[in-house]
Amino acid sequence: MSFVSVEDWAPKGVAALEPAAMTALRLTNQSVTVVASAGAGKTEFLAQKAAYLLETGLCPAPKRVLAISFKRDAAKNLAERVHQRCPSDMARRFDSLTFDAFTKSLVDRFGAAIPAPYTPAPTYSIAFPGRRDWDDFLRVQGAPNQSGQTLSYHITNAALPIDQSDLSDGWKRMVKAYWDKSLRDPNDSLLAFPMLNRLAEFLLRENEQVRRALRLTYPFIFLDEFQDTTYAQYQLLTTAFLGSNAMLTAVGDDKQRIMGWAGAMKDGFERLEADFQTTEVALLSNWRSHADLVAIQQVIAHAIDDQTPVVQARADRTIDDDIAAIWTYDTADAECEGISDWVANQVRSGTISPDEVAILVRMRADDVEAELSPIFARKGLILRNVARNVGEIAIQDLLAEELTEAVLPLIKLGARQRSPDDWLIATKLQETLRGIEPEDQDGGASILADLEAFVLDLRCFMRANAPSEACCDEVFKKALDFLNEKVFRSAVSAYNRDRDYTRVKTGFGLLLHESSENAQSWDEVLNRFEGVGQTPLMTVHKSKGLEFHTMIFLGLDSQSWWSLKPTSDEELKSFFVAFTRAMQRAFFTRCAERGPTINWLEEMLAPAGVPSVVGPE
DNA sequence: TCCGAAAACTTTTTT
DNA sequence: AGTTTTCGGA
Repeated sequence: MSFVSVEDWAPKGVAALEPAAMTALRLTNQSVTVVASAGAGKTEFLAQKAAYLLETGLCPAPKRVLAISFKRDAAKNLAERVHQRCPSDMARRFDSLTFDAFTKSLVDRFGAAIPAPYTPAPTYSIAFPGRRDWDDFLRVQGAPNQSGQTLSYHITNAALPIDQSDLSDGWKRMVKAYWDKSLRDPNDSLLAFPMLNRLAEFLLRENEQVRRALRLTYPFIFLDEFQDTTYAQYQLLTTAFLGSNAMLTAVGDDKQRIMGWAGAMKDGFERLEADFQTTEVALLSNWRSHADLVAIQQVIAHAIDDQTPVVQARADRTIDDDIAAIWTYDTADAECEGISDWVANQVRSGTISPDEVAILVRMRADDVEAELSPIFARKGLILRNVARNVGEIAIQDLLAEELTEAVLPLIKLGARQRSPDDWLIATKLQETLRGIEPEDQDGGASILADLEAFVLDLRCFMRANAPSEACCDEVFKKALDFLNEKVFRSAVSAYNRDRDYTRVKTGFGLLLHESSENAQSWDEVLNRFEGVGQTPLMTVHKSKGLEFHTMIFLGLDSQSWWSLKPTSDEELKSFFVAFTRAMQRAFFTRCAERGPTINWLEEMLAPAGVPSVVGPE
């Protein structure tokens, strides 16, 4: 295997990385925190650094790079980008996992080495306890007046083993009882992810061999969205890697820390610097937004942190009209009418398509959907509440599910004449399911023959039958039969339990039904299923990491926004996250009916070029 | 069944 | 903080 020398290595697939990114990339003999503000090219930076480590031999086989993200799609995107940026035999040594997948893999591989009585049964299942479950447990324990939320907090934060000598503490006793209950019966052992985290931490702390093996495997650790790391996750990280030669690359932005209420560390970056002696490098480009938007972003960024460095805008402005404003209406009705009229006009004039503008809200997206959706419909627009449940799964989660990624390409092949991407996806999946290597000629030929036969049959059916609920069911069934449901389910570990699989399958069927309502063609059904041409609606939290041509934040008023605790600065950070989703334009709406204007915010934004106007135009 | 008080809830990820 | 749900007593 030939390596590229450190001096000769250059980024691939992009023109260049900014100097700060190159600096952070070449820091490989110490840990580094990379402050990456909105649109700084975080994923690209991490992918390039992975390529650098693998291609130069700084991370030689069999050593690997471990990347930890929070969300599945973030982990997946990063892995995909690394595969685009370096040879596949090297990209295979890049492990991109979510925090939970990482802890679960440790427990699953080395669970037997966890000291009693915390050794988990190999047959345990994952639990997703809700409020009710915690409360019920407390009631059974004879403590009906205690808060289940507090119990969940204590379980998440109590390191194992639970101190037996100190069971006079009521909460410790409850935590111990919960562990006992969860581990006692090997045939009915249910563990929640925070518990797997504690088990993994205990394992690494107690077992030197496992710890050493982990450290030998991973000399380089990437931490994505580090500002969202919880205290328990950080503890696992220090047990695993503090005092080793592992070099950390933590990427994040404190100005986008809006998960404090969910346990994100307040002082994460400081702790990391103290524990791992990290050097801080700030990325100084914004590839998402144009200069006029970035100038306004800087004003907000400065209000959050007055040490914020100046960021250079790298995107071009393509809009001549207003790019930022606060729109004021008298009533909530007028607000909804105004927004939908504006979007309809934009679409009619050909400025943007409906799916390029996103509606963001602070909370209760379902309520806003109920209010706004009918008005959108009257103007010929479709609002897509991405968090809305179809059955027991949210639309946006359903679209990222393995089932959807396997079935949808098959249905597309039936509905559309040319679809080489879908063909490739379907072929690759068959290779995986059948255990056939890409080089295997005979295997490849049989896949080709089967896939051609399937597509021919499906096309026949879809041409002969207009979209209807019954036909959707039939098409879905044909696709599942082709996949071989049994084989497919055993290939996806998350689908082992009936309940988990049914949740996804039912959701898919429901969204397909919905999409077929009054649809003129199968192509239209598929577009509706995927949200093509629909205006997305979501909370600010859900919008994290996404970007939109135009962003409209609905409800910038004291009632829906600033009513939360004024003690924390997370409101301003939420506002910053919303604003920085916009590539070209960011608008905020409010109405007098819902509460008074937020003076200090308007006073801060007005000089930056965000006027308060009475509705658009 | 009704009324007023108290409590819950808002923002979310995860195989 | 403000709105909605639940609960207990009558």
